[in-house]
Amino acid sequence: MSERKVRVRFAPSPTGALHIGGVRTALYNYLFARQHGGDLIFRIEDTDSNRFVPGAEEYILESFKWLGIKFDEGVSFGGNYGPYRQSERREIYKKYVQVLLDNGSAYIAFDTPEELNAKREEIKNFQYDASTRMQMRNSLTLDQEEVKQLIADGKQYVVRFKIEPNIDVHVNDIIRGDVVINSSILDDKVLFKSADELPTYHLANIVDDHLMEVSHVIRGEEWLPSAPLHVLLYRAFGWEDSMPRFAHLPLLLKPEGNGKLSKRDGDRLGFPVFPLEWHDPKTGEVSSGYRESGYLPEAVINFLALLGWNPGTEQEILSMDELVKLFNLEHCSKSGARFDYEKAKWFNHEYILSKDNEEIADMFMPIVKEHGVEASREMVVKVIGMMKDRVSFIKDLWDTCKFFFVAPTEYDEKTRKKRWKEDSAKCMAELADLLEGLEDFSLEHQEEVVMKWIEEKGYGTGNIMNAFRLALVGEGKGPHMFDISSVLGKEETLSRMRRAIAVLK
RNA sequence: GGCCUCUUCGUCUAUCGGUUAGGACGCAAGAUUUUCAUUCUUGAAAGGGGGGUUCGAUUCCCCCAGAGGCUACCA
Repeated sequence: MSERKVRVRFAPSPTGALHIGGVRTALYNYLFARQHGGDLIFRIEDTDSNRFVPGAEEYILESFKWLGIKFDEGVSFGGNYGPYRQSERREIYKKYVQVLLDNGSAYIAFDTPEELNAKREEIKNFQYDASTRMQMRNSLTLDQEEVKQLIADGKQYVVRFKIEPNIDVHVNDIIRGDVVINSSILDDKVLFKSADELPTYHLANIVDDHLMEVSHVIRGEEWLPSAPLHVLLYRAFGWEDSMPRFAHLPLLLKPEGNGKLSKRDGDRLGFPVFPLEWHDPKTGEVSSGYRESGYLPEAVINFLALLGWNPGTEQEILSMDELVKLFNLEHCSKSGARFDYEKAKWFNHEYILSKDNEEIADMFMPIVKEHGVEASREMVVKVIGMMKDRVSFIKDLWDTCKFFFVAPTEYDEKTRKKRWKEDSAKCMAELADLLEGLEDFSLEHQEEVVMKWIEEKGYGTGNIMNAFRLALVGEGKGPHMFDISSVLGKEETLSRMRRAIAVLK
């Protein structure tokens, strides 16, 4: 369409933790910007002073840093279109509100919240619009002198958008095509409040997108109903020619039941809905985060990218670079996507598999230490090499691998019954003696010597290995026995065997 | 209530009028294995309903139903 530079924005309001749906919106904006060599802007929409939550802005920034979503300009990133925090743009909005007032697209209204509530109770489905505004207290019904006097007296007022009735407003959405809404169903939206001298979302949004030369507005579907209002605002300002293109994304739905994904679902179903752990400063409530739950950022990105978009091929594991190459708005689906936690886990598993052992060791070493174990990095790397395909999360590595670091203190009863035979103690004693005599405790050498011994004695591989396993692990699980014993080393292996022989008899 | 959007396996999705409706997660079975897990193979599993248009509809149109969203001096 237009030849102009791609400029998109992610513009959260700092009212709390960043919802995972918001993360996806930001991701799509990022991918779109990167792919087109455009800019991604980070704007803070804090026009509702009542809902401001301290720490939210920092939280959002940290989330994106963790996820690898980078901004080109905006709050904390700089740029030539600032300030990027709406609360710092008061004077700009005032100027543009005046433009609308002057050209007759807006008017001043003095109705108090109480009066409006009374109206709503009096008339069912009351709407402040062309059909009712002449019954209200505003600059259209009051005479000019009175309006001036009320303002001079410090009376609080709002500026409302004067919507002409019965106009079919077309929104050409990249994902949904032509959406038409008749202006009569729209109300005269409040654009500006004198109380805090701040605009509402709609006005600030349009002014900022225009001034910041935003080319595409990629946002959640919850904004679709107000898109016609936005079109009308661009029109009222005379900016329709440079109006951004819209793309309304499908919503993220609850894994089960009805409605869109909410914070509560996470708590209820036991999975995070926030990228990072969030401590609500008002309620003191703590909500879990993907990062703290052991997710790799690459996995979160990959999983989220595929919730509402697909590359058109059967490839599902996609790096950020691949996503940048392949992403397009045309392949976005229109229907809401139910959040599938099992699939998210699978992605994480895949990314753990694809990471090299050294990198996982970096993440796992602190966990080992937390459990009071001093293990060499070399050993940890070896353990990870043989165990990482068994877990979905780094933190699960401890439970599945702890026997490498801590000798069993008790033996699983079921396994003992099934695997520890009459002659097991005798065989293990023999095996211990055999192993003790080995100079070379390498995996290969142990295997060679022991398998030969088993064959000569006619003990049966299964019998020996299962008892051996119970002695070293305490349960009937884990990788191959010589993998375990060689990592454990001769001393530890023998000590575990001798204890098992004494305890299990 | 009004308005807008959406509707393919349980879930995420492919299909842009003609396919045995494909893939992935999950699930089940089998194989391999010194245990467990991994891995591999196989399987079950879908076009909301009703009308059209068409030689032919999952695909286009209409109606209904269902789902989701919006309906604030919140974003």
